[in-house]
Parts: sequence; C-alpha cells; structure tokens
Amino acid sequence: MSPVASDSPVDAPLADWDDYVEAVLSVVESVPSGRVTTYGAIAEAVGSRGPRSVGRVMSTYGGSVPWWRVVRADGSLPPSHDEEALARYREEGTGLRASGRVDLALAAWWPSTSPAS
DNA sequence: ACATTGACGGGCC
DNA sequence: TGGCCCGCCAATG
Repeated sequence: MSPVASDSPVDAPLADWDDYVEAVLSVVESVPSGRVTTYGAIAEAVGSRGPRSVGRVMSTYGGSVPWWRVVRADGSLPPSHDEEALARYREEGTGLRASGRVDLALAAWWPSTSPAS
C-alpha cells in the first residue's frame, strides 16, 4: 500500500527498527510483577528476528523498562547488576531457586502472541 | 562494504 | 549442575 515515502531522506530505515524496539519494550512492560519472561518468548511474541535482536534492543533501550523481569531461557539472571535484579525478585515475590536463578516453573510468564493493542 | 560483537538458545560433555 | 561450542540475526565501528 501506498507509494510514498520519499519525503523523508534520512530516517526511513530507522523507523522500522524503532517500531520493533517499541514492540519489544511494550511486551516487557506488560510483564506482571512477580513474573518473568525470556528473550526467546519476546522474540516470538513480536514475531521475529532472533532472540539476539531482542537482547540488543534491551541493551540499547531497555533502560526504560523493567529489564529485571527479562531472563534467559534457562532462568539465569539478566546481565549487569544481577544483584539489583535479585532484590526486585525478593520484593515482587518471584520464585527463586537455590542458585540465585529465577524459577521459571513458577514465574515463567508468556506474553500474548498478538500484541495488538 | 566488511568484519566484529552481542542483555541468546540449544546441544553436548 | 556447570561449563564449552556452534549457530542465528542484526546493529555498530
């Protein structure tokens, strides 16, 4: 649809990436307290690119969202300031295992595959 | 335009 | 249970 597009000389490609970023951040913000989700889950929720891209978004724009609610597939804590993340889990009552990892069996929460609105 | 790195995932030892 | 390797996708320098 629609022709267009040539009115913006230097920001078109960035808009596409920014849209993806916005979708990812939206999912992270939608994660309920005391629950956690994985990078792969977010990747599937938004629809793609790979889990690595999700991590890239978080590292760049994740500073504005509850990044601590995002853990790896095995439940290991998010990088950087993992101690702060642990504090959040204790506050929110997130199930933690002995090794200091999140108990995905208890706190695993999967976003809707259709973000929609 | 090329090569490298990276907030990952899964498999194997 | 923990550590090591490979593969996947895209941005950044």
